[in-house]
Amino acid sequence: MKRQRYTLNDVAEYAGVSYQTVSRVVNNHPSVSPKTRARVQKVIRELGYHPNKVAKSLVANQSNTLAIMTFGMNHYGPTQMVLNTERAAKNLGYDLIFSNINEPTYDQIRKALSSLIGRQVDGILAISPVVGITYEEMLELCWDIPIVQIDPQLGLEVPSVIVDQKYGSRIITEHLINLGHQKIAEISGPLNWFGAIARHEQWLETMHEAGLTPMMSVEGDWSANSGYEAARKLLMEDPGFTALVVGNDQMTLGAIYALYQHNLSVPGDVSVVGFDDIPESAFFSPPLTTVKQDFNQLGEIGVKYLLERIHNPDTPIEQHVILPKLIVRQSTKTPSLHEQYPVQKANS
Amino acid sequence: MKRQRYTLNDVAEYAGVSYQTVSRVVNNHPSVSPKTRARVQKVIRELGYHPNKVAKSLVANQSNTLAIMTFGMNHYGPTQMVLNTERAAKNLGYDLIFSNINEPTYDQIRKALSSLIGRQVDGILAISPVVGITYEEMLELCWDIPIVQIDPQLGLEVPSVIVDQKYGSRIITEHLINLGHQKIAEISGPLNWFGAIARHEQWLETMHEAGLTPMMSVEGDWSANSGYEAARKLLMEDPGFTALVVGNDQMTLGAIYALYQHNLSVPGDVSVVGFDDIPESAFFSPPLTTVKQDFNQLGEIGVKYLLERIHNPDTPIEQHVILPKLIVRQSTKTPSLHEQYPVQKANS
DNA sequence: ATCTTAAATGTGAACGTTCACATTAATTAA
DNA sequence: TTAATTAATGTGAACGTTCACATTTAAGAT
Repeated sequence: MKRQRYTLNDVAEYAGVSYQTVSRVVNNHPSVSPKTRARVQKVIRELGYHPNKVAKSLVANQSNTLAIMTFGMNHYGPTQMVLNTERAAKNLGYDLIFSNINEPTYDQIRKALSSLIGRQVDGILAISPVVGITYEEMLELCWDIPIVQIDPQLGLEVPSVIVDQKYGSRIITEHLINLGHQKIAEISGPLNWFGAIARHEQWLETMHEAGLTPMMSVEGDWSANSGYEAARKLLMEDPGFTALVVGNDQMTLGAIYALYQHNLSVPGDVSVVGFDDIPESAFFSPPLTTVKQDFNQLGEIGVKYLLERIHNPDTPIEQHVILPKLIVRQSTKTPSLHEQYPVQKANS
Repeated sequence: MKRQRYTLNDVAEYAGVSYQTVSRVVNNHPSVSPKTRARVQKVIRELGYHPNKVAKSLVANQSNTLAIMTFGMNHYGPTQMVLNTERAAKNLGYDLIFSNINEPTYDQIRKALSSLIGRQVDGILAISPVVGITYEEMLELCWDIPIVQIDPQLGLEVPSVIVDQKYGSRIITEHLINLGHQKIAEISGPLNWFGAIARHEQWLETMHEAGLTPMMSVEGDWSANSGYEAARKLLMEDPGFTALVVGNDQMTLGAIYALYQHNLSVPGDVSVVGFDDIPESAFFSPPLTTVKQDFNQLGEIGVKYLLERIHNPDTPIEQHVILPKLIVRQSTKTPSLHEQYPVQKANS
């Protein structure tokens, strides 16, 4: 059953040539006669020879491997990013090592990077939206491997691709304000994520700019369940809001459910907006007004930039920034006249 | 800026020992004196030496790398599987190469496997729920690399871990029947997926066993949007159903939305059930009755079984089967009395 | 036919490890 | 003290490639 693994030498022997000639055939080197090439290719096919990339990596001192590092894949973005990165990498002849960090501690990150370095990966794409390690520390750990970060802090001098979260937060908040909302509450993402911080702060700022006082803000963990809990808390502790800005679409689902449990309709009593535009959000009840982040574009630009930095270490360090887009659907409308709806107790 | 990469020899030189001694320190070999060990470790730390796993792989003829192969990650299961597999692999000292197949054609699969073989991966986990290549072909392509398939066809003599989809389909259909439903329609998954086929066929069978004639079945592609389109088609071409079994939770979302557009309430007019139990489905409107598949368990067993097969090629070939579980929430109820609701035209 | 040039093929070394063995140093037993 | 044993360290070869040459063969120019 267990078949043998053949080498250049095996093929060479069968074909009656030297290993170097076989190597040349494998790598499409021009200077090999058509006759020899054909003979060697035949043997390769018959034997089922697969060039050993490990050996190749060793001598070439590069592995044709990229790594993608994520910090949790519970939400839509990272998953999409991994998928896009894999496709882009594969098209360019790179394989992708996937490494997920559960706890974004210095030590876990160090361990993961150490493993990747040992594997001689040619570059690292870090979806690193989490506070917990500075870029300098990251760089120190990365040794000499090029790294591009996705969605780190905006404004940092770091090779990165980033969605302008502040812009997104501004347009969605302004959308609500323009509709006539004044009492706006928030369910934010976990505030150790750069994106969540940016959205939260910009929400505050946009409110102030409009001369409005922000209502309560509760922190969620991106999950629908946390959105549900957060909305219940809001309803208990600071009710009366006519609009709710939520850190992502999934939390929105939980929040809307909590609202329904309180006999509040969306958007009748409360307008709700999300973030991400996951494919499902168009089919929520009601279809969700949200901010679309183009993860395809994010992934593509990320890989392209990383490869540039791999092939030319002098590629300038910059932040490619991508603008999100407002998607208006049916979860928002002008606030109803009886703005002050009856406050209800949560049915625990 | 560009730092040097150190080798065993470099460390050896700095520490004044031979490379073999350094190797022993790195691999925690017992026979090295505490004094030497300390000195070497100090140099390793100071130099920031990382053992080159590529070189190690070459001589050891194994790479400590596993690969996971997916066929689209648009739905929840595969994503979870990748995540679980990565964690399990990392804990056991393996890295994970992620390879996604867009078009499940023989050629694409061949190419992807060829690349993995060249990389000397130690084992492959294939989430291969798609028709398009037989196990024998797969095995032929895999050369001598152990492979474990996730969710292939039930009943095949193939090393695999599998959810008993027929069982799941049976319990959820029976749940509806026991509730009193007789007119049950279906939105299936794409029928080139083994899981989708199994669920579809079992739905048919369970209906017949109960002496019921199945209503129309429309094929979706797992997306919420396809669920929406499918439900509209059902409503146009074969209305009157009081219950709808849907191939996964995401399509359910679209279907419910289509139902609402027709002024049909869930579960008032139509009961709806899904498949998967994604974390969001508890917060749908209404919370979804569905069949839970334990992807964590699937991943864990898969990796464990694969590793067994790697370390002992004589590990018996078997199908580990996992039973899904009925989760009853609020999208199902006994059919209302006026079973025949007014048939409406789709708006558009 | 002979010399020159280009094309085709072959050889030795290297990449950074580990393995199997050889050697040296330190310890114990007589 | 000396031989016998164990612990600690070192050496050469190998893993399967590619690179930089060296060599051979074929083709063209005189």
